Amino acid sequence: MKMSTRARYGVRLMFELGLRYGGKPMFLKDIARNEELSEKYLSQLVMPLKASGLVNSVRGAQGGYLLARPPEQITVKDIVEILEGDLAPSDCSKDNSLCARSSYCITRGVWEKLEKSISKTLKSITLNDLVSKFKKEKINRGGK
Amino acid sequence: MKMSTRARYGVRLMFELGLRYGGKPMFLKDIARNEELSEKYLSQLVMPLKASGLVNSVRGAQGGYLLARPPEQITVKDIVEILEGDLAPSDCSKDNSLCARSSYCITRGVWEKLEKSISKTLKSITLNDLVSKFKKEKINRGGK
DNA sequence: AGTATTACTATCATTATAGTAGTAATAATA
DNA sequence: TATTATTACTACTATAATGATAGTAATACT
Repeated sequence: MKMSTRARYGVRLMFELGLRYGGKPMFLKDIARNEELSEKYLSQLVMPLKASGLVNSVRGAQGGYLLARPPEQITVKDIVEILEGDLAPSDCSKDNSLCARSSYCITRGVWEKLEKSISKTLKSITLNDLVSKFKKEKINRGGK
Repeated sequence: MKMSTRARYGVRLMFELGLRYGGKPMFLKDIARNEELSEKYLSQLVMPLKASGLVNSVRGAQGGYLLARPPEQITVKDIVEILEGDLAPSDCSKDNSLCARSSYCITRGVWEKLEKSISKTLKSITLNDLVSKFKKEKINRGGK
C-alpha cells in the first residue's frame, strides 16, 4: 500500500505553489530547490496537474507555475488522483468485468470500504491546511 | 495505492479457512480450487501467515491448514500487515532517519493520517464478518 | 538577439511483483 | 514397509511499474 513517489512529490510541489499563492508564478527550479527534488522529474509531474486544471503556467522568461484556484479549494485527493491514477486498492472494486468472480467475491467489499476510507481522508485535507500548518510551525520555530 | 495481490489473495485464502473453521484442516489444493488461484503461489502466502501465528498446519497425508484462532479474532489488518509488510503509504511516516527533511516536512502528516485511516478500516473487518456475509448471501441466492 | 523558462518525447536502469518449478520432509494408510 | 498425499522450503524467471535522466522544441521577456 505504498503511495507512489509521483503522488508524494506532487503534493510537495503543490504545497510550494500553495505557499506562494497570490504572488507571481513560481519557477520549477525554485520548487525543486526548496523541496530538494529533481527539476526534470517535477516537470513531468506538473504536466498532468496542469492538464487537469489544478495549475496554470506562464511560458518563457519570468514564467512559471501557479495554482489555478485558491489552496482551500484543492484537496490532497485531487492531487493524488491525478498522479496516481485512481485510489482503488484493487481494480475489481471499480470494474466488474475484470473478474468472473465479482458477483460473489466477498473480499471485494473489503476493498470497496477501504477505498471509501482513503478517499474520505485525502479529501478532508486541503492545500490550505498544509500551508497554514507550515506557517504556524515556522513561527513556533522562530522563523521569519 | 494498489493493494498487492499477495495481500488480496491472502485474504481470500484466510476467508476459505474461516468458512471451514471448527472442522478438519483444509488442503491448499481445495482452497486454490475454490478461489481459482494457483496452489503453488498460495503455498508461498500461507508460510508467513503460519509464521505469524494466524494459521496452523498439519503435515503429511490428510494434513492441511486451519485457523489458529476463531475468525472473529482475526482482522483483515492482521492478514494484510503480514503479507504487505506494513500499512504506511510512505516509509517516512515511520522512520525519521530516512529523510533529512522529516522534522519540518509538512506532507509527512498527510501520510500519517492516511495510515491511521487505513489501519482503522482494515482493523474493523474480521474474518467472521466476511464468513457471515457470505453465508447470508448464499441463502439469498438460494444456495444449499 | 539572447536568455530563461515551460513543453514534450524518448530512453534507461532498477526494483517489485507475480508466478513457476523442483525437491525435501513428514505422516497417514494400505 | 512401501506408497502416497500433503506441507515446507528454495531458487529462479519473466514482466511490469517506477523513478529518473537527457535532449530538443517552443515561447516570451529583456
